[in-house]
Amino acid sequence: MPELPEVETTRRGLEPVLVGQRIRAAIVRNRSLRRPVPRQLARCLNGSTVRSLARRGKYLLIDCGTGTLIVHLGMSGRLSVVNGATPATEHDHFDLVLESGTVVRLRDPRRFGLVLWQAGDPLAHELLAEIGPEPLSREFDGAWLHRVTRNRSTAIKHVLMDGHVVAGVGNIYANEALFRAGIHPRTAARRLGRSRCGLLAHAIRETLEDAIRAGGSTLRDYVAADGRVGLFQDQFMVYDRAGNACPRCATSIREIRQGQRSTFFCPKCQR
DNA sequence: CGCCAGGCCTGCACGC
DNA sequence: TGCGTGCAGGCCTGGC
Repeated sequence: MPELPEVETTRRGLEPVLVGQRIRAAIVRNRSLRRPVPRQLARCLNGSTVRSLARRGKYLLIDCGTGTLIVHLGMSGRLSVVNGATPATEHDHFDLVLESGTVVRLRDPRRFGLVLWQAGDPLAHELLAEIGPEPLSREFDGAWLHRVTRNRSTAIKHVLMDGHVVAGVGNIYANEALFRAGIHPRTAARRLGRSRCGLLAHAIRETLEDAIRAGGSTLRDYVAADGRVGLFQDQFMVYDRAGNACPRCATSIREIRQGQRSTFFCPKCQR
């Protein structure tokens, strides 16, 4: 489900609920996520106060003073704010119970998500240490994209989905950004010159900013922490629009497979 | 029934 | 020998 805009929307929704709140308990109902949820989690969290809520790529970082709770939503994960009396249903694997009685609940049917604990610097965690620059930061620009693609013959779409190149871009936003930049998804990354790398970096940033403004994209199960659905799917130019008219030139949008993932593009606008 | 889905790690065969 | 690369597979459930 969630790519950077959905995780960022979740972060913004949870921030006012969590920051400054004491944690009364952590309830783990099912520890078999992509990695086992640590056994000592309740002990780590108990009595600590949430200091801040940050995001790195698709990871949420909940700073609890004594350490950081790292949450990843995988494909089908969702964090929502519920009343303490709300009964947990199937796939509600994890609860953060606040002193006020409010509960932040993780639901994840497919269990590709993660709940981890990092005592020290969360960015030093092995899963986060090698992630590329944040696409909305100044660090990420055409020059960076140009530099890291020089000896990569892989298709550019594949490269954009590589978290070591840029953080947080998944299948939807890779497709949408390539359309905005007018670049064919199968273009060998090393064949993009400086100016097209600049265009692409700009397109990635704009696409993500627009999506965040729309509250992310809701395909089936994504909702923000407050239960609101995202609206960016109504602005998709190419994603999941095979056979429909390109919004720019009316040519029929095509769908191909790249590394077991669906790619959508306009054969006329993207070269 | 088979196939597909927003992620991402691992392992393998291959070519330079 | 050692790499980057391009795949396939695995982890899961649910919907069509």
